[in-house]
Amino acid sequence: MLSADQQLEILKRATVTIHSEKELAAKLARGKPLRVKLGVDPTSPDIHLGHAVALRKLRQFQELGHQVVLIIGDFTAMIGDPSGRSSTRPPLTHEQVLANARTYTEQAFLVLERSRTEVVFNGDWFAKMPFTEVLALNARVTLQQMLQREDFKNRLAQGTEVRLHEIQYPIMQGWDSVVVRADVEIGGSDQLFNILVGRDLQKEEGMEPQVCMTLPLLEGLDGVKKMSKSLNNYVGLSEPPREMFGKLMSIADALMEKYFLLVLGEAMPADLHPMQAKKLLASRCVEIYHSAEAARDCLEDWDLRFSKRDLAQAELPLVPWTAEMTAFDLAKASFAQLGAVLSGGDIRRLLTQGSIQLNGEKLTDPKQVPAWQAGAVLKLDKKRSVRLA
RNA sequence: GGGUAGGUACCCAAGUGGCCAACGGGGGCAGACUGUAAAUCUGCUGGCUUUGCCUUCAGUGGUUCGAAUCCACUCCUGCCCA
Repeated sequence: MLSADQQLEILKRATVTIHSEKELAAKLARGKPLRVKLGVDPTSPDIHLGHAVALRKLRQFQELGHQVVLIIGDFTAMIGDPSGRSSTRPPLTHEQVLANARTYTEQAFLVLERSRTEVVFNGDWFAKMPFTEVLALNARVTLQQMLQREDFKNRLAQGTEVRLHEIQYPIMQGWDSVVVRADVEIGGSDQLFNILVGRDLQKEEGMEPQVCMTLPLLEGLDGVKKMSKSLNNYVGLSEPPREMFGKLMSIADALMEKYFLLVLGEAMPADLHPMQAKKLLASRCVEIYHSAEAARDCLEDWDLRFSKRDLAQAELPLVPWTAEMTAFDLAKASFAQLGAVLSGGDIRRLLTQGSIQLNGEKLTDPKQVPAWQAGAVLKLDKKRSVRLA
């Protein structure tokens, strides 16, 4: 085991705040494995690179010999964390949440070590909590404290609703820390408030308060907002390699440095052409979540399709056709083949605007019946193409 | 409980009897330019068997030749008072 100082040095990397470093040093100095908590709300079935930032930090703790406590917020997910939200979340049923939780933990183990991970569900204690205890818990926190939060303050100022159950969220997350006796809790920088509530509750319970460690938030593919499923700007850990690769290639240059640091845990190589750097980023990421082989394949495929623009050689999904199909018919069939649900209007729009191309020729008239040929390449949009069977 | 302002497409928001599938912005998609990046310019953005038809403006019912727009009731939200 490394010394406390050495550990601290490693753990401090790529964090936003640590409350406090002194406390963390003291805990590490005892030489006993720490219980490091991360709460996740399974509001969607997939874990993405944004979640992975925290998971990677946990992995770092594990490699230093510490114990991870992964709290599945099956109960809190039904409330929805109000952090960073400008409106109330739509409620999820417990069945949905449990189904999500299964794929969630599965994917979390792409990063975490199973043997040093304890998985618990907070419904185990909250579902059984009597109302008297709920009230007692609420009595410890003031409304003023809760309303200090930016999210609530903004919503109040704007006259949008804040429902009472939402202000319970930080209290519940804090109580989780008490129940699992967390030594450290980590989360995104938007979790600061929630994690600090945990410290207060632990202190009141006569426990040593947890260290609060926050990590930078990873912006999504749009480069502006936090990566999230609901904004559809995410890269899922279990996405097929080529999809993962393609999504990473579409991020803005300015974002690369952060992605290198948070997704790969490396510094971005200094004097690489941005295009090369991005390819490296995408390859390394595919390598981590799939394999080196998959990464090579993606890179090759990418070069073939886009750098050399040689769709003819690329490996593409095959689409059955008949000679009398119109451009519209075949485009529709192709999208269907790829499992994409587009309305006729969308397809018509893609056609008339020149997105759909047969061997590089724009098919702008939906009703035309081109001379289809086996092996011909039909480009559908920026990312998708098919080959006639 | 009383008063008052509201509920329009993915989001914000205009429209207050026919010219409304509904101005404008954001977001999204596509084309040009590129490094499938960013920026910029242009176009599109309810559905369909698309020169036309169908379903939309919280819900239900009504007035009218004709309603997102008028009336009644219902549901929901903000604000003020209690």
